[in-house]
Amino acid sequence: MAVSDKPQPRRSGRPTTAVLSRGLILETALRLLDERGESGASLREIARELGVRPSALYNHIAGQDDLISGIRELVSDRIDVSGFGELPWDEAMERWARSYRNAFADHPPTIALLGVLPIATGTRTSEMYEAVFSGLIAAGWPEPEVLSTVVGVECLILGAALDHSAPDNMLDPGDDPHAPTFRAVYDAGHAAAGERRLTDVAFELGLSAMLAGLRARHTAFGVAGG
Amino acid sequence: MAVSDKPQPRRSGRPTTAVLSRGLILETALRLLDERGESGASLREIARELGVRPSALYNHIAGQDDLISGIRELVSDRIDVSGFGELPWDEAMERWARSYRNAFADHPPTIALLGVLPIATGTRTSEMYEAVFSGLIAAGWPEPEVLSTVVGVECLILGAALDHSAPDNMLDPGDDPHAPTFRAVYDAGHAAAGERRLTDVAFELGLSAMLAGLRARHTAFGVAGG
DNA sequence: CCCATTAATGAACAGTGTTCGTTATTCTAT
DNA sequence: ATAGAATAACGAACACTGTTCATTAATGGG
Repeated sequence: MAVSDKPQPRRSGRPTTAVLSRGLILETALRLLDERGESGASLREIARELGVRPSALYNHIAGQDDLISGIRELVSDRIDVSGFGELPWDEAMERWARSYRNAFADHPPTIALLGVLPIATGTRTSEMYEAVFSGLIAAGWPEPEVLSTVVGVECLILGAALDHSAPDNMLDPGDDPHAPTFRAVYDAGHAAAGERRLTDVAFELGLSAMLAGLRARHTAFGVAGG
Repeated sequence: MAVSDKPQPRRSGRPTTAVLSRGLILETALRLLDERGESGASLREIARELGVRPSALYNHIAGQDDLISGIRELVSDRIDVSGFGELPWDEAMERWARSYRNAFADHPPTIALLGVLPIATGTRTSEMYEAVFSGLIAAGWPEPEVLSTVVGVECLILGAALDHSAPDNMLDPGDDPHAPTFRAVYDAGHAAAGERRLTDVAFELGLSAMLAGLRARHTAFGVAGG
């Protein structure tokens, strides 16, 4: 459906109308990632989906690393920083954290790659940090502490995104006779979650706890927040 | 050094004295992971290090998934739950969280696999949860809330472990003219960290904020903690 | 109109996890 | 004690991966 599967193969040489573009490759990769999971987005799979040989991709992307960082930018686009500047810092941060987590929770394979690849300058990711940092500075947070505060919250966010991709029953203790409390706590926790997924409940609880802690820290500076 | 590199190759057929064992394979894999990074622990690399053909490994492990979950158990062994039962719940949790994060921060490639593989019953991991849950219940935490609370803290821990494996300068905004606040906050944050790595400072800040929030929540239950 | 540039093919390479048949040794019954 | 099953190694092969390179053909600028 993405591309018409022409039975006759394309012959060598530059085609009359371009088949590929960087954007098309990235979007296809992200879609395959979502549809088929981590292993479904190999260069050969992307090429096949686009009706093209793998080597053709190299005319538009530098390699796998470039592909991945491109995908990350695509995902980062959906992070909402609109709260900073129009809401109190803690509410803005809450909105940012939720959208951040949701964006990556929808694309689990990209999460682990956030940590290792340096961010390129002039990208959406760079814009996001600029907005978040500016908002906190404006709200009276001391400059030396802003970076580690944001990174700390980001740890929770990424861990939660990772957790979101785990199966719901991952922690199920089974009928291990050596783990009675484990069993009871597991059942009570899931019962309390009701309709909601436990990973969502846990993220909300962790986020509200961390924000409560940060609020206490913020007021301790004796500044009127914005 | 781990194995004597005999120049003469072993001939076919079962060797007189066993060369391999599951434990030896797992420990070698973890060591290579630490020494050479993620890519250094392929089955072929492990086999070469042990002076053996890759296919020989399959007599002791079921495949790569089995290898990985074995490594995870090895790493989980280093998590310290000794605080629960002998310290106040929040101090025990702090000790647990630190050792948890450090154990996996030392072995980055295993972090992403925590989320997806279900834990086997009767393992060290199962024992860990039993200890943590029992400690919190004994301290007066309401049973329905323990599970999501622990999972929430775990999100922070795993995110921080992931972050620990990133290069220090990952967030460096470069000389992007559109990100002046980003630049200033980045510099001030690193200056404030001094000798310590920023990822360590951020984790400690996030952990203390979350624990502060949890303490407030705990006392709100009106129970005397243990 | 020529020519450098671009964008495709297709073959090849080194690497991966994994399976299978073969061989030799050890363990377990009879 | 000896026959046979189970075990644990090798070595060849398979399907897959990312990547490079020579080749071919169409585009676009001077």
